[in-house]
Amino acid sequence: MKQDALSRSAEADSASQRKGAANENVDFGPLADWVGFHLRLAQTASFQAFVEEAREIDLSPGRFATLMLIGRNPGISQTALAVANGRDKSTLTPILEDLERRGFILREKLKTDRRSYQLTLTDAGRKMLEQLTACAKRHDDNLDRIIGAKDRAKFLKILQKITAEIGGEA
Amino acid sequence: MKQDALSRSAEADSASQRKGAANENVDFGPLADWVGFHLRLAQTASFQAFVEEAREIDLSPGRFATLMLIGRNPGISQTALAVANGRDKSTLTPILEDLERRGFILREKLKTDRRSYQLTLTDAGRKMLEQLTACAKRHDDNLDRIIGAKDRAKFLKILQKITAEIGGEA
DNA sequence: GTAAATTAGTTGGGTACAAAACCAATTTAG
DNA sequence: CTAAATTGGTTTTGTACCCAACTAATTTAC
Repeated sequence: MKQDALSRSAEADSASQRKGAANENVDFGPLADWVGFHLRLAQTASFQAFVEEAREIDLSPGRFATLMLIGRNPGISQTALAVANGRDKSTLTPILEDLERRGFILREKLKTDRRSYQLTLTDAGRKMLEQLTACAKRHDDNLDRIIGAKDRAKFLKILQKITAEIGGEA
Repeated sequence: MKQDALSRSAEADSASQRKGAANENVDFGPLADWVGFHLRLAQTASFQAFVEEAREIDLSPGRFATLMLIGRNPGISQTALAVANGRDKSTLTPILEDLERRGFILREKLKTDRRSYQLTLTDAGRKMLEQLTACAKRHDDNLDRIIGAKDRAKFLKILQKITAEIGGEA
């Protein structure tokens, strides 16, 4: 029981209603209508659920997108990976170190430009990616069920639009 | 023009693309269609934009929801606040310390239960909340413009549904 | 050809967060 | 009433992240 307290507030009820107990009675004010706030809550909840889903696998969910992107784009550089991933390149440094140490990826210096690494998956990496993909599929099916098939595409489109446009212009 | 690469994923002849290949050519594979991934990207982008919007104000955006919730629920306890906020109570400890030190909130021990604090805004806190509210309004208007007025309610509803249901059953 | 600018990646400093262990006040069992 | 359980909050530990400063390799300017 971590923050599923979020979802079921009635569970811990018993008699704890007294003062400022549950969020049932909390007034969210304008927050209740603000997209940014709910975007954060939904992202956090979804992330937590994925962690749960992937608990048996010994690889944190943050690694998943990284592994997938390397698998799909063999030879990609760390910088390109960081951009695609929406993270700072410095964030990837320790992650890639770890993935390499554990034998999931290879980092080879390019002959033609000895600054860059060329990232590729090892066989173990491909195997791990498969497991993670299965996990992610279950997780995403879950989300689909919640969102509903008919709204899914629209929802996704809006998320992408936000990502692309929110910082883009003035 | 940061990650509009997100939108197109299919043109993936990239592996051969030499090093400097930007994200334009990156193949996102199944990632391109997974809600969780885009939820993360959108949340990150939206958060970044809010930071930008609130740069002139000397209070980090994470404090905003906290301040709002206290303002709307005077006397709320730290635990209730944490739940409403979707954060662990331990996360709030330093935040509330900081807000108190800066004179935006009061933390008073309850007479009837000297374990709990009763949180309230000071005048300075109310003033700050007003400023932040204006910022958040601008930010949310931005999001509205991107989402489109007619899809906004639906979108919000889905976000809330995800938050409420993703961890709940299964 | 060397000096300056640019680029790929790492390091260091700092923030935000969660989980678990913990303390103190309060409630419940006996 | 005391002992145990529970509850509100804090501390400690560890992870993920960003940004700014840095190093090394490479490119551009002159």
